[in-house]
Amino acid sequence: MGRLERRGKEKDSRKKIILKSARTLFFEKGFNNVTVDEIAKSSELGKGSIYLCFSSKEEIYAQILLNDIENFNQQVSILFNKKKIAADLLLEFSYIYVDFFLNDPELFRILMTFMLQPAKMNLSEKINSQILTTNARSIDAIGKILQLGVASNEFPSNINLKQNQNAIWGLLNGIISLYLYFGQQIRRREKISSTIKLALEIFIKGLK
Amino acid sequence: MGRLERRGKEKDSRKKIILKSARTLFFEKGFNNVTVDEIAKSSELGKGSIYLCFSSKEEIYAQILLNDIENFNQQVSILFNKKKIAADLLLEFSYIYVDFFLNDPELFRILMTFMLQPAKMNLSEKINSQILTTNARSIDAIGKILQLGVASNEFPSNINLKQNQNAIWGLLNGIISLYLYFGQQIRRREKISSTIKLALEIFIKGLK
DNA sequence: AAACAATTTGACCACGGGTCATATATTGAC
DNA sequence: GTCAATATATGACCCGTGGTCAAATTGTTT
Repeated sequence: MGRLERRGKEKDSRKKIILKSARTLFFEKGFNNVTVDEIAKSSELGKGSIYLCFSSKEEIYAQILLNDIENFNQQVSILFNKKKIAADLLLEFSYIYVDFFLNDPELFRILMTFMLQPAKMNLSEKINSQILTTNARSIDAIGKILQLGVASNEFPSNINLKQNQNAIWGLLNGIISLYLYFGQQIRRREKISSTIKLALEIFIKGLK
Repeated sequence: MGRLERRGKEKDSRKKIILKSARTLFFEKGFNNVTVDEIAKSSELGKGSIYLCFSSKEEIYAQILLNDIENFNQQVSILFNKKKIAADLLLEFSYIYVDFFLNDPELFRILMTFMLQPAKMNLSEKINSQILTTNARSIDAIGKILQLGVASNEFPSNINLKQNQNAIWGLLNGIISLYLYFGQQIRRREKISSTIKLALEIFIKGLK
């Protein structure tokens, strides 16, 4: 292993350490209540070293978000091997989605914050476009399911794929947001799941 | 007019001045990019005086948000005088909603931020519950429309009002969020409107 | 006009993200 | 092994900003 190569690996592994510590802290206390000093302490590094790997606090979270969305896409890709009708695939997609974010509501908050404040977070162009692309892939999965439904004559062939996929993704996010605000913590998961199930079934019925 | 009464009025009018200046600034530059010093300058007051009327920067925006939601509810209440079928009322509701927020996307951002960060903003209990109540009223308007639809046999009588109202509200917010992120500024309003129209029509069809 | 009370203010504080001069570690030549 | 040169790590420091409060200003009463 050449010198530069080893350096690269060391840097990568340090990145992983930082991401892991940061993830735990963000999860416990929320993005705003975690300081970079804390992340440094918890990673057993000096504060300055954090900035050798990441250009800002936001960038750390962005990287966590990116990894998680990639992970989500991975889980979703398995869906397509199942031989199910499109309607059921949509429901399964939504279960994965809800599970994913209810295990870490802070992740959902950050995703939404990104969506709402496109230009405001000081991210490098690279990670910004990576998140955009990766996120788009997860939205497109809905489009793919719809396409399957059209191909199998489950849905009419004249539906607008793009708009419907966006509508469904919006539906999921909107319902989750709503219950994060109003719902009691205790029955949140249940309420979100049942409302999304109801809404998707109605939507699918309307689509047919 | 008694002394105390006059004091009260002066304080109220000062609040209005602050809210007006702040609104302009927030609209121009976004919540995070406006400083309390700026608000004070623009209101021709000392910084300390701001804190005689409001307990935090967040509280200023919360008050703006509250006023605007009340204003929205006012506009919505007019809907109910129109003699239209429930499906059309839902569409009209959505038009008002979209218009409302597209005129000031920053308002939408803050509403969503509130929804996502319930405990995090340092608001007084009073304004917090006021926003909750007022916001709930605007969501309940959807429930009322659904009820009208049930009463007139437009919708079946066994639909779950609460869950459907939440689903529809979620749908609106989710779609708006999505296009704030992905869409080009230029065709945003058009895209949001058409996607919401499409989605609502499908949803209504499914509901019937 | 003097004493007192109410109100307004901006200098000041604390906190946290980000920087950079300095300290430490690594490499390589001899 | 040692020393210089280079690469890397660090935390004291900087600066912007939300929020505070002692002092100044304004208003009131006698």
